Amino acid sequence: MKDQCIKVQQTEEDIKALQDTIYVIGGKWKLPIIHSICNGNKHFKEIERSIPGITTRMLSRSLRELEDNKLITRTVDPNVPTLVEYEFTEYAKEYGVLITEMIRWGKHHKKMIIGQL
Amino acid sequence: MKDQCIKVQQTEEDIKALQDTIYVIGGKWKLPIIHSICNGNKHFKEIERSIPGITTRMLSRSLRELEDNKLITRTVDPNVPTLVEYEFTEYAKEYGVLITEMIRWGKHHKKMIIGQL
DNA sequence: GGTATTGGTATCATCCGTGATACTGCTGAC
DNA sequence: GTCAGCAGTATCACGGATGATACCAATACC
Repeated sequence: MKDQCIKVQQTEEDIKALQDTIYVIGGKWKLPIIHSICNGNKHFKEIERSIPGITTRMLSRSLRELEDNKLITRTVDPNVPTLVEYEFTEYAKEYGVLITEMIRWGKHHKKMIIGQL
Repeated sequence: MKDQCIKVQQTEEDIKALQDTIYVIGGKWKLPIIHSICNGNKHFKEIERSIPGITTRMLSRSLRELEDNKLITRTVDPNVPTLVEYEFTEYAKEYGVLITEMIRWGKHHKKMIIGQL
């Protein structure tokens, strides 16, 4: 019976941990935002312009959530108070392994699904 | 500039792959269902009873989506047409690595966030 | 002073995922 | 025949995530 289980025997706690992980980068815009910052965009309008279809509202909300989760930092230039910089934290970079794995699986999965149709 | 990027330089295609991955196990019930089947439950009512709060509607929908994504198989017993078996595919087991990684990160993240408050 | 840019917030509308409830077709036991 | 169990489907309702639009404060340029 346990042989048919996927590798990890999951507990209730594991399920919650998984759902947390999904929550942190879930929703419609978090990943595009990560992508944008990843590509060198630092300022609010810069990021906004780089993501077609996003509204200021959703960008603002999503950035705050990413900040709450310590994946990015928000820094206001004390000299130019209308200038804000968003950057990845060192912590976010640890996330890289997982992101890589998710990308790999997603691509593999797509090929697999399409291939069988 | 690229140094501040998380490990992988993501393309638009990568973003889509990531979103696909999240979609496959996203939503409220997919993970609890995976957990349930993982623990040896095979039949609809069996799975339903093992997950507090789920409705037949959501279980039915989620199972179909998991089946569409080839993570589980649905087999009707030809002798007993009211008996259906849900099982993991070999393919789903490949997913184990990713699940493990996501659980690990989720737990680590929780500690990290709570620790800093 | 007027206009443009940055970095947002406030308010209302809409849509989609989910919940609640009822119902169906089939089988098997009594 | 009737009642219970299995494996669902159908219909309506709700709420939270998202979208649309307008607005605001601060700065900079002319």
